Amino acid sequence: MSVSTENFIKAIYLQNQREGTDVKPGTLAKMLRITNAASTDMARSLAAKNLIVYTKYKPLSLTPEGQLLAMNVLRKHRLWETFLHQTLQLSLHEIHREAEMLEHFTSDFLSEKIDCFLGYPATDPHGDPIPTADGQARNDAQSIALSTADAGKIYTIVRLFSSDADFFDFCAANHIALNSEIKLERHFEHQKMSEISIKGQHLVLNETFTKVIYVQTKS
Amino acid sequence: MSVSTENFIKAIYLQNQREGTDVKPGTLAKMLRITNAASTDMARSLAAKNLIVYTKYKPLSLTPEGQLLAMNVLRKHRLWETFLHQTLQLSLHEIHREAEMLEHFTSDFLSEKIDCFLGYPATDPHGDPIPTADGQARNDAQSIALSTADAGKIYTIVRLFSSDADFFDFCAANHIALNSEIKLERHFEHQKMSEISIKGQHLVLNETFTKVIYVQTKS
DNA sequence: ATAATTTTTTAAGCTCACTTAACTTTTAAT
DNA sequence: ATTAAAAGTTAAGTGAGCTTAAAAAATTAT
Repeated sequence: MSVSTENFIKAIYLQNQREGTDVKPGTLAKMLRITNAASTDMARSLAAKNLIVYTKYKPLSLTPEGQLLAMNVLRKHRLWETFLHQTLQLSLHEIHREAEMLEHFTSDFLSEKIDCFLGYPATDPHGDPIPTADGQARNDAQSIALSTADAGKIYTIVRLFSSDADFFDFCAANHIALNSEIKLERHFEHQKMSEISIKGQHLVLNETFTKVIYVQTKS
Repeated sequence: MSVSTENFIKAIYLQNQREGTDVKPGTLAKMLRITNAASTDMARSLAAKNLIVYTKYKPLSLTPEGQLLAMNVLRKHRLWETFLHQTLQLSLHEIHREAEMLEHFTSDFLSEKIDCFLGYPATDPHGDPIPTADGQARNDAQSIALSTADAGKIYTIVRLFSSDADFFDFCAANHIALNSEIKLERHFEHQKMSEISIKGQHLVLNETFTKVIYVQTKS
């Protein structure tokens, strides 16, 4: 599969995960920095290849074949991120950019070797689950997005589900990191903003951020 | 630069190295498994980009810019080969295939990290010199191709300058490996074939093979 | 030196992954 | 419910990197 195809399929999967919401060509166009026209075109052509289900003006979804492809690309991406971070000491800021390229040019054979070398990790350095070689998503059942968490409770950060450099810059500047303790002080209005405290510091986060910070109740 | 461009430039460089001879579109077409027409087309377009010097019906050569690009791609290729072999335990058979893909999608930043991790090696697992970050070829002055070596003398194998899987299979099956001792028994006829002995075994090699086995006089 | 063969080049055409521009459908606002 | 705005779609066109087929030049064989 081509780079464009893999990225399109991956974007559908990720968007479905991050927001529960419908995915339409426009959303993907923004994610992939192409025009709506190109996105619609791609949707039609991938539907013809039986990778996605697509009817004009309706939301897109992955077929089982598309899902498998998404898992395979995401597996390679996350294995590379883990590898680049653990072995080559690249920072959390740097790994995404490199993995974004390498994921498309890594054979199944090589990804197996990397997986083996790393000792079959379950998650990457952002806490994102690494799909298995047979295409299973390996979902973390007990973690929830901060946006859906309860005000007043204390949680542990288990996942930073983003690929936005600005978000990671913000995290680095504000002690938001995996395994850190975080208190959700309160949600404002219709959950559009939330106040948290971390390492004694109080912060107000917008919805975009609270949707990608995944937490678990302290056990 | 695109994958096609990088491969074209790399092929010119490698062909110049392996045979001292002229490189014309047909040679590159065979190496890259494209038609002569496509090769000629590519030559014209890369000349327009000032990467190669090209006049109709004449041999091609690299400009300084083209040379730099070749060094950069080759550097990444050989760093990956070294890394895949040393760190991920891929065999000499497997590393070329993977490096051939990864070389085109590796930032200068990442290749630096790999180089550092490996301790700035001078050669890859085939004995091929790894160009420096500033684009120097790092040539091994004292090694020569077996085809130009003296009959009756004993040498040490220092480089297997090939990317042909069949050649490496042959090497593996006949104890031809880096640092092995090899005796050049004699050249037949117009140097088209040569007899060697290695680990007590006598073999006759064709010119293609003797041109890619590089040796040094035992010191 | 001439002819036969091989190599190189040109021309026309294809697919992929885009673009812009015009148009249609859906969604949101009043 | 109607209308304005936003989103989605279609159509036409582009450039890269190929292909096949035909023509031109260079090489080789006699």
